[in-house]
Amino acid sequence: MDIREIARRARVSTATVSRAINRVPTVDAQLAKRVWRVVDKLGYYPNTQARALVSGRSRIFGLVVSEITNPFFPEIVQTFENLAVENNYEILLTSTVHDPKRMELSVRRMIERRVDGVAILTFGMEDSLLEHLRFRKVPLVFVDVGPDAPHVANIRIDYLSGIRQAVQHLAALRHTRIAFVSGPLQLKSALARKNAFLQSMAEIGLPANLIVEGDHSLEGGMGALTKLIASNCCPTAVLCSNDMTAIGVIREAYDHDMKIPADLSVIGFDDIRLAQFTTPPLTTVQMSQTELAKLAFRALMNEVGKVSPNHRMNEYRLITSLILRRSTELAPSVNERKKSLKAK
Amino acid sequence: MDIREIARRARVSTATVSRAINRVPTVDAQLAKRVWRVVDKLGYYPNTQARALVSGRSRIFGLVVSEITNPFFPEIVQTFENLAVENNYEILLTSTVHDPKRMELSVRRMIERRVDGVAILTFGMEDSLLEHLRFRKVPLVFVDVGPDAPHVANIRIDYLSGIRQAVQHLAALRHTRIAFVSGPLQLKSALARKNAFLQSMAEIGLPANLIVEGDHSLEGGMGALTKLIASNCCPTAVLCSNDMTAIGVIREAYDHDMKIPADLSVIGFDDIRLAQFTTPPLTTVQMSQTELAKLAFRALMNEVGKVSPNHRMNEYRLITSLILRRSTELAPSVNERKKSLKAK
DNA sequence: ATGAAAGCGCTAACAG
DNA sequence: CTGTTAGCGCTTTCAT
Repeated sequence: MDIREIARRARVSTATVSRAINRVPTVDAQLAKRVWRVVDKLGYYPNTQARALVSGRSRIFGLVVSEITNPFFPEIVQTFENLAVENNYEILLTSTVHDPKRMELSVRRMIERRVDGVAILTFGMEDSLLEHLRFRKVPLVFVDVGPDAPHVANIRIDYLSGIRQAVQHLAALRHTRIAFVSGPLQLKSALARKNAFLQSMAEIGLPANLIVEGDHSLEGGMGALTKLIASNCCPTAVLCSNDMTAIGVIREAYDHDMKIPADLSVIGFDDIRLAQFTTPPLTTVQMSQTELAKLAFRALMNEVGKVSPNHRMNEYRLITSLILRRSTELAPSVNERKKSLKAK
Repeated sequence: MDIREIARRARVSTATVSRAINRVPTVDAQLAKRVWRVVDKLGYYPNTQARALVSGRSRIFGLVVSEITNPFFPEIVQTFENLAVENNYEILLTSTVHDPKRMELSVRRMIERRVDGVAILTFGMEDSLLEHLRFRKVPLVFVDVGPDAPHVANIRIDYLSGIRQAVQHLAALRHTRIAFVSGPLQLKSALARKNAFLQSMAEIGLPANLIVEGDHSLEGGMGALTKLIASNCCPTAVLCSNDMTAIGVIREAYDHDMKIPADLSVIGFDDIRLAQFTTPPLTTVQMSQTELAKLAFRALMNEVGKVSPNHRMNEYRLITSLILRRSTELAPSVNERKKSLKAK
């Protein structure tokens, strides 16, 4: 069943069917109605492939993530899909699973399907691969790491705002021995978080000497706390480079019979959904995944509709900010003093 | 840049280019080499839309899930994608988000993009919608609920095997007051789990009188335990219809100062990734998401390659089985007796 | 306002 | 073994 069949049955030309379906206003209301009746009766759905072929636009956006199973991404994918549906787009989701072969395939798949734009939300893509996309003038949107070039937009994350809030929150609770568990430091995003921590501590004159490198995984968080405990300069609070790390810290603390937050305050980063469900619920720096997805989608839409490549306003900004939950409390010493005060 | 450009530069016809690219064996090795050289030099990628148009096969499989943010699904999506990549397929992921409008759109999107098959892993799709797909003879694969029809495959989950193991495990640990927190009972999959529990309890002559209806959410699990505690016939163990429920139970127990597993043994169902990361790690009935994804993909591939619609062997079976972790222990009374014995 | 016809990039029959 | 050509289903000039 194709457009010709509809045309025949509605006794009009295929051009008219096409116009009716695409709601071209100049088409006669009578005819349009006739066409639609047939379309509905036969349950006709236009062939998107054919449309794409002639129009040169696939109405597909690529979305590259590290792994869908990383809890950071599902929310993003969902939001992206919601927006796609609203705008009559589909999304071509590829995950790199940290495998260079898959990254290459990812790019290849994008090009073969002729996507109208790609959001790259994974860290550490080879520049040479992206060259293929840039060469074809495929609109691109990055997080943090994008080059300053035509057709590419960038979402800049303001790590400092949220991390500063976190540090000051801890300081206000009288914590002075505040540790930081970083992510893998070759990641720009992990490095930026660490630097934000350093700066925030410096601003309020606290020493930032309890720093452990983690790997953004739960296991990494567990290992980090172990190291911290072994080092014997026990922190009373620990700020983590992401939520999974924080969850690992909480888990390890549990195994050491340390109470969170009574014995140790913990703050995460990202605010993945799961952070609400830990015991206790995790205080964390939110980097809104839905906001990020929205910005990415908007950036792509903007670029697609563009006529002249007026190269500006392709920088977007995402603020981070502290979400207070239950994993932070007054520093232990202060807390005990307060309690004994009450006891009297 | 298109196939003609390649043809021109390699001084052959487009047909030869097409053959070379598709590795048709009859093409002369010399020419093929010449073609590939040009292809590689220009970075030419065939246009999938055009291919799909002429071949009638889109090389896209639809994948319908409830919500990507439901922790049950990411693993499935990832496995499905891995298989898709291996087989030169793409996946069109749609989520219904429990919204009838979105379900309808989901089907429409599948048809418009002319998918070669659809895996429906969401519960409670309108039959009338699926009619559209069946009408077009789009191969379909369901979990549990599929009709017995041509082009339709079904993955039957053997809920009993795993749930029986769970019940017997609990019984072996001397639990007698075993509660069950069900899912929403209008869901076939939830009902099946409850029935499996009933049967398993009956088999070993234990009364199954502590049953609460939950909703497969963390909050539901919390509420369920609250009810159970209020009911005053405190269970020593609780089996949950899914892992999120179990996590809610654990959380609620924590708030009541009940220790898991010392005071209460908890078993989940599904074995989502998260189950390994709760405190304590959750003993649960595994319904392997990767296995499920593999079966679904294979079912679709099978149907696609099929010539005659030989209507048989489109039933697949998925076994469930108990994974022991740390959330179960001897029933409290027995446990204490054992401890005091040791003390002597 | 409507229709005829060209053509999007590719594959597959058919001819040579 | 290779080339010529028709056509996949649709949109879009260009006439009318």
